[in-house]
Amino acid sequence: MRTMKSKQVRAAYHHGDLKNALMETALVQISRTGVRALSLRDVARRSGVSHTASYRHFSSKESLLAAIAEQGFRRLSAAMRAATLPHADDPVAALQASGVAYVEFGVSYPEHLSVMFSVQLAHAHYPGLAQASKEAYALLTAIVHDGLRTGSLRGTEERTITLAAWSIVHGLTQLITGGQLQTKDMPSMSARELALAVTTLLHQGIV
Amino acid sequence: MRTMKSKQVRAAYHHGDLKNALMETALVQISRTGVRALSLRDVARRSGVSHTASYRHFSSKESLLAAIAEQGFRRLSAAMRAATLPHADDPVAALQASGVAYVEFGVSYPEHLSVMFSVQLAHAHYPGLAQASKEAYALLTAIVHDGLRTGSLRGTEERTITLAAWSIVHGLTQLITGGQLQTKDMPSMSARELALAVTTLLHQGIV
DNA sequence: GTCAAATGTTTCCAGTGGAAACATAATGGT
DNA sequence: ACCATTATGTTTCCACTGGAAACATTTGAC
Repeated sequence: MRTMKSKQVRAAYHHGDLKNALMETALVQISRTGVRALSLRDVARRSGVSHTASYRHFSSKESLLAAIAEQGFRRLSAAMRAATLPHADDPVAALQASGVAYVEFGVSYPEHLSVMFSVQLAHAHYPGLAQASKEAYALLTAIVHDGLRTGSLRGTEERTITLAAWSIVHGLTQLITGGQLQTKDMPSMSARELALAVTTLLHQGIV
Repeated sequence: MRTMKSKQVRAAYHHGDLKNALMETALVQISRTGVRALSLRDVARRSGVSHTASYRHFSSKESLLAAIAEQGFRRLSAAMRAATLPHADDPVAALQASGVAYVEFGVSYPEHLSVMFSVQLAHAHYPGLAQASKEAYALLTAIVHDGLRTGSLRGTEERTITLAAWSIVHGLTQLITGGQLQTKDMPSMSARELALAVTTLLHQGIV
């Protein structure tokens, strides 16, 4: 009984999983007030901990953001992987599915997205982040590579095609989550529908 | 002689054009330290003025950023207009030219760009900003409209095509200026070359 | 010239990120 | 079972920030 106290009863001094708690609280606050207004002290306060406690887990505010960004890239990769799984034999379908997944991820986790890209997070200083971002990119490259190999995609430059595919879904996601489409006369389409429509245009061309 | 003092000799008390001076200083600082680290006090200091002086021209730090964003959209519109001028009779060429101009603008003025989109600038609170942003979008819409009318663009949904064109150049610009391409194995192409390559793919399709 | 409006300054406040020194809890070797 | 080491949190401090309020100076319209 007595020995369980620290684990069960409030864990007075040692939180138990403060690192994750801080990240989650930060995400909640980002979704409420935006990254710009995020305050370490506020996050700590809401986690029931002194503001300097976070320095045991993150060397700075930026490094907390980097951890969130890394987590975001990991989840993005997972989402893209899951989306392409059913289309292992059809690179074109896989490419579109991963693009749709990209957009849907961004719309579902705008806080992650804003941290992933808003921050001028010197990737050099955060190797984990750099690797996670590279991994997501590698997924796309692999699909394009496959499409070119099997002849279902045309064009010569693998990297250019990858960049085009990445750009169009990235741009669409940014425009949606940035609220840029609200003020325009955009049709009331879901993110998925917009993503499908736009990627279809890239596939088929518009000229 | 005496009366010219205030205009010629340092203008001790009244700066003369503090509003623009603050904006320019802010842009310089943003390019050095990023939007996130921008400090009003620092901007004021470098402009040789007390930090509260800016409140005579901007009601808050955010409103200074909104002014910069608005200026950015104005310049973006101007750049796009200039780029499309030579192609008044060829909507397809005009569309690509405006896309390339978009990317080149972003690469040339990354500080403006970061403010224009990074900020969750509630457009509702800044009507001038909202209008400037709408105007840039209207330029693209007009070109697409023209292309559909003359039959040089195909597809049914004008807004979807516009969104695709916007997304791909916006995304590419964000990826370039965000340094996202650095860590990948991207070819050492100029922004203009990347923009040309990517927009060409959208025009011709990749399937 | 005078006087109101525009523009800039001084002073103040609460809040912020981070460093340093201290306090407490968990753990592993004896 | 003990105790020293190591992880984890706290307290206190600092320089800095955005902004409000009250005050000072300049300018321009009449």
